[in-house]
Amino acid sequence: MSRFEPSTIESKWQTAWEQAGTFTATRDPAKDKYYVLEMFPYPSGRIHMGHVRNYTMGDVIARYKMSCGFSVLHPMGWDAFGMPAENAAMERGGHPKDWTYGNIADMRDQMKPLGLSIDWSREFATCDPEYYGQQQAMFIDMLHAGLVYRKNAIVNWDPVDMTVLANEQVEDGRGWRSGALVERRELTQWFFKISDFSEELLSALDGLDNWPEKVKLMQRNWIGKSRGLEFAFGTVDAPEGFDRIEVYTTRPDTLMGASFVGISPDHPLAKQLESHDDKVAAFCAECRKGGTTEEAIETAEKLGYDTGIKVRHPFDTSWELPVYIANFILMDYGTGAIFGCPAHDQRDFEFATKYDLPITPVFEPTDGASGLTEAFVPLKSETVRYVRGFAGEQVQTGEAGVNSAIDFCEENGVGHGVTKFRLRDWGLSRQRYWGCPIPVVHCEDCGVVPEKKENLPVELPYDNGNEPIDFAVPGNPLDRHPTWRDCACPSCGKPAKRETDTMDTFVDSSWYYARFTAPRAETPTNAEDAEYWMNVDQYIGGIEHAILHLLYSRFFARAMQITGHLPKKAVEPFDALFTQGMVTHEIYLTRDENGRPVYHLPETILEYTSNVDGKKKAVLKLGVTRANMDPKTVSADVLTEASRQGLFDGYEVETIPSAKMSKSKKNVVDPVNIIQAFGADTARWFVLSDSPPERDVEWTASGAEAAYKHLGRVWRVAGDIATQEGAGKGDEELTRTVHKAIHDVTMGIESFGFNAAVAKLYGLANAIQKSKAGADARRDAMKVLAQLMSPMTPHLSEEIWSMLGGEGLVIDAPWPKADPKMLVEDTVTLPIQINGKRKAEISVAKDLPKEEVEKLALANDAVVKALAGGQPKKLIVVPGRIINVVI
RNA sequence: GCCCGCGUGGUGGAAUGGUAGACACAGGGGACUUAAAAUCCCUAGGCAGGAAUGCCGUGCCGGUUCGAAUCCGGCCGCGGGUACCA
Repeated sequence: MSRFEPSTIESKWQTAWEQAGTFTATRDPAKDKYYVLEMFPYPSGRIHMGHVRNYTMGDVIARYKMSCGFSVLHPMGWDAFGMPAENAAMERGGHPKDWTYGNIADMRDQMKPLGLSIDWSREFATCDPEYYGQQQAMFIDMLHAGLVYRKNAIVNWDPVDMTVLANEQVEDGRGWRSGALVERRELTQWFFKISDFSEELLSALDGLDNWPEKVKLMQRNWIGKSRGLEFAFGTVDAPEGFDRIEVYTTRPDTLMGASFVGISPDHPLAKQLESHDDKVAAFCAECRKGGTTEEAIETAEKLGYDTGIKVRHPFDTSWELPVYIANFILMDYGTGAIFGCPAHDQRDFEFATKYDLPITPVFEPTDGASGLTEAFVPLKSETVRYVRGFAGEQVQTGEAGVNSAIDFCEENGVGHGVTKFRLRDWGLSRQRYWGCPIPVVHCEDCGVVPEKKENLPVELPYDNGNEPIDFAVPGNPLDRHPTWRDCACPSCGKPAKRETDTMDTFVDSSWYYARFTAPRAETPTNAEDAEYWMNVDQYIGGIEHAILHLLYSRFFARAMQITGHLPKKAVEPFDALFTQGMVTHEIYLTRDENGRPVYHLPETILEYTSNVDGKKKAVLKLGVTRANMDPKTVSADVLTEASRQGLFDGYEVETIPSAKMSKSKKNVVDPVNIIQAFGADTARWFVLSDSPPERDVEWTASGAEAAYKHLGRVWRVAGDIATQEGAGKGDEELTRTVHKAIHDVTMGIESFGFNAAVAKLYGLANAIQKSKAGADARRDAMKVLAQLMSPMTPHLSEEIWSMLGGEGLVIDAPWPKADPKMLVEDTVTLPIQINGKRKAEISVAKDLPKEEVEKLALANDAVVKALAGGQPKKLIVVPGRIINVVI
């Protein structure tokens, strides 16, 4: 008998599927459809184990649904715009377009050997003009529908490179290339009006029954609906035009504990003061240092500046509060102004302590007074005693206190109750080259005018005339392109300038699922195809997309419905969501001359040395010694890295604990080596077998070989069975095992319990191998095993299926059904617990009455011994499960 | 900082209120072999014990329950997100 050779059988069956057109999705009205989608990858150039895991999971579902008779759509494409392409051009020269399409070709070549059931005829990249042109058309429709507008927004500004930085490019408040202290700067930017949909996006979460609760909870918190009071303080000694300061508070019940008013450094009053007062200007400049992230703002030291302006308390005009400019107040949320109640807010407490402001409790715990070493911040649902309340009962919950405070204030003409959302509008402008151009034109006479649809796509220029675009110069090359910006105004025809901002890449990924239903259509979507294929029945992706990508997609589907590009039923585009865990890996780094980290690929790590000073260390194996820099034996990337850093074999590197695999940290593992050594089925089997799919998995190289051995064993056992002939005595035990496996594996696949399903498949394979049943029974069992394994190890399964005389392709064979009669056991083993600890077990008929079970239990030796002649306090019998004797 | 998760043998993990450690990996022992590889069989949470068995045990502390890895509260550690990484 020949050896198990994955490379031979895998290419054979991939060809067979291709020739049969097995994975071509067709709109077949006679069949129910099933749309499986995995989040499409960014074309970094190399697939990694995370991709293998993600796409294998989707493939299991797709193949299983095909076997169940569905018309399946399982497409693949590329999230191809984004910063890494520009960074590559900056570092190594070349063009983002060439880099991206080259990477796509490489990654496609790496993915195809996996044998995924993908309809490659639908493939596209978001950087294809055919794709982003349709996106521009929708943008124009959305602009007309009032879903897009312009306003000022704050960006990270690198004052040395004179360019806008992404949050990722700000490290410890400094620009990643220049090292300059980053400032916050205002620019006019394009926005989607997602905030108009806050209520809708929130309430519609309740209908997403097949989404993980944690994702819905994260989105609820992100949207952040709150009810509060908006009112104005009258000012004293304020500049003209500022006789009132509007504030918003979610805790109006603490109004009698107010001790200061805080305004954002971007508040109109702060700006007014700044323009006349150097000290204020200096303070505001200080506040604007650092990055724009919420994290940077929230964790920065809380700073305040006393403006000298006072406000009058609305309930007591003789009570005056100071007005501070404070760095932690966001202009984007509420009114950009708050009142602080230090007794019941930890941040305000620290602020008041720092600036020596009064701390006046408004309420206390019902079981005694709280000390004032920190703010007393109970849950709103908790009952407290108000000592400085002004509305409602003295003892009430915080929530009741808030509601009565709002009612009281409205009745007394102090402000009004309002509902606000934390969700901000979606800023889509990017001052970058490698993105979808925003299709508008700036005309001196007509203002901002959308491009005519017949002029779409507004294509990115490849070069500056004949000169290559220089990406090494900071800033957006579109801004300094000699001719691209120049155009005719679509409205009046006079010379005008194109918008040079491109779109956030989240726009690209907010509708690709819809485009896959008709990827070559001359319009963004095709109504019939969208009607048939939408919604995505199963969407699979990483938990890191729980908020932004998934929320933006939900918004975009609504915007597409309003502009006529999607049917009403598709406003929630993803019926079911599964968030797989990430593949993580340790990170290896050395430091450059400035102490900045330089990361290294795991494949360049030779071994661990022992822990030194509590820090784990590893050494490099670059295949490079100082003497040997032979380009024939060392890959170009490694050589470049090695020579740039002066690294060589044995060089010691720092290791830091596992984190999400990311290209920038270089903690990525290359699956290509594994596929070459063991075959795709082994890689697929391995990524499914070892971890629950929703959990992160730390990649370790060991284990792939074990998967390979097991598949070889299955292949061998199948081969043995294929050569045997003649009926034997059917073995009921084997048949029962087979039906139990059908049931368990089917349930496992349906519930994303792939690792548990794999364990059951190990069990079935072991049972078949050890069974003494006749050849025919074992052949039938092995054919079922091939079917059950086929979503996971499709090539091996086809081979076995054909070896054993199965009809046609295993992928076309109907999924086996478990006979319910075969799943029922006649007798059950009941553990007997004494005081909750297992002490014995008895075997009883399945339907034995409870009283009989009790008798048997009490007659059990261990129970008799433990009772020592006494009576049990309690006897619990859970039929079919357990007996517990309480003594 | 804030929001959301996760934490079980040497390792990956199973069990989602009912026998903790299924199924594997690495390990140990054995069979086959001149030998090795491959394959097959046995063993395996910790401690004590020759064994039967007993005690301990799911990050830590406390609670609910006849019964908790599982539910609740508090803490510790790690990870994801934090609106310009995708």
